[in-house]
Amino acid sequence: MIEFKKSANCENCQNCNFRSPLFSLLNPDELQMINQDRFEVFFKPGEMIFKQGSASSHFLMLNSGLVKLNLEGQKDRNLLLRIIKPPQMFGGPGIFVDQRHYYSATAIEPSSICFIRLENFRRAIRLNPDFAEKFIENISLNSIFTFGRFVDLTQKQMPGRVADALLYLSNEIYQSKQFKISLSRQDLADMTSLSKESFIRIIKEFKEDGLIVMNGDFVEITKPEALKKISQIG
Amino acid sequence: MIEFKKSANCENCQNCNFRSPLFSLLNPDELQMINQDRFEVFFKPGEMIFKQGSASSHFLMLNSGLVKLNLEGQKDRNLLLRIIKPPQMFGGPGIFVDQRHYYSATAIEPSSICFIRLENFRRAIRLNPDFAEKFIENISLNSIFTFGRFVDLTQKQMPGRVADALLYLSNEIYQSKQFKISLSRQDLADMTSLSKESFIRIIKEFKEDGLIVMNGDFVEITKPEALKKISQIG
DNA sequence: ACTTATTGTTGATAATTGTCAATAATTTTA
DNA sequence: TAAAATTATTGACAATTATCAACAATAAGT
Repeated sequence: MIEFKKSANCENCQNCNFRSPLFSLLNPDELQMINQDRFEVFFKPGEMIFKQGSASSHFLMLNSGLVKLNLEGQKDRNLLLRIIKPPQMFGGPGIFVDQRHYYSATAIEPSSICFIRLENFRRAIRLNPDFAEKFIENISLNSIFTFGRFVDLTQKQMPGRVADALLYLSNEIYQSKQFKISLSRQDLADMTSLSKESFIRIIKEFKEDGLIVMNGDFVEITKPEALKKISQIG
Repeated sequence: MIEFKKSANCENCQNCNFRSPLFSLLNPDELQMINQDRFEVFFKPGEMIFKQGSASSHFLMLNSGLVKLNLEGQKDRNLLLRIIKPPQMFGGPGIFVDQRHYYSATAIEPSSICFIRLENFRRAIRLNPDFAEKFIENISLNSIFTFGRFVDLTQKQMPGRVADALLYLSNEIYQSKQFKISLSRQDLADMTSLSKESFIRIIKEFKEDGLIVMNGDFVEITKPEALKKISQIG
């Protein structure tokens, strides 16, 4: 019979190496409560963690790896909402509404994820006002982020949107001028709300203009100022 | 010297005629706390209640009237995010982040609005877990709403977006098949992320096809099923 | 290592949507 | 109430972006 280990990386939340600042507000008892029933799962790139519309029974914490969140839309169209990097939670707005998922989550790099029972998480929210406030701040920041993307995708045109995507990946996700992207061209197109072909064409222009170097998954941003300018012009 | 009345409609939150379900979770003491420093202001159509970027010192409650929220974007472009109808709060995601506004709010009908001090509101959140949970549910619903709009505006084309706007106004805001719109054509264009001219053209088609009657501000939805179909096709 | 399937790239073309300019209607101001 | 200003509507046209089809490159399976 298969024996599930609670966690390969840490035995409990109190001395967790990956712990998010959010959980630092909890006292030992509360951490113990969160730790109750908690388990860790490893995902390979491409594996879906949960699907939009399905039941949401746990609050998730990304310990390591990289995860994409996307909104499933018309037909087979898809909007890549944002990338999660550790340590970050991604419960989704359904947890306090109807316990359903409002976006899909898929690992794009080998990822370790802790599953915390919703009841335990909610109990922590009720018991600890600092934790509650920090959680509200957290979801508020997500809203603010979404507002920004909303405006960018509805108002900027192709070059501005592609520049945004590249700068986002460079500044926020990989935190380097050169990085190996773990997203397909389709993912990048979904991130900018463009067709794959249009995305590729803009990339081609950027390469021709010497703003970036990009072959395959490898990207180097050679003229970040110029890209930023394009992002601002829209 | 001008004497500000606390409120023209009610003396305190305990016996408020406009009270939102959210505040029903508070006990008399907590309501008293919320009522502390609370004041009511009347806005005329077109008057701005707060502007994106400015400091957010109060949590707002719409008692009566109608308010539009919009995201200011590129240059003078504007995205009408949603319409607030009473009784509904509209604090915005900044309250638990940096006390700044992330969208602008403007009255589109004569509106009565209560201003509740942020500190008092936050204290209520900390004291009353039911209130906190309900508040989180509230902002989560806003996120879910925004996700839907995000997908619709980035993936549907003009007729689908215009149909969405009309159905939203009919079903959610005015709750009638016929209504007098209190938004300009520019507002409606901002709501669908279209140019004013394109919006008007789609409206014209809908009129020619007998889906709606619309002259000036008066709208009647004569074939809601057909509109719904257009909305679904995108 | 070879075949097959998937993903990425390019060009040609068509569809969608915006811009500009002119005019009509409405509202505001004097 | 008339003039001025704003808002709404229409048409012609231009810009933006998607689609389709072909082919190249890479990855996956045998």
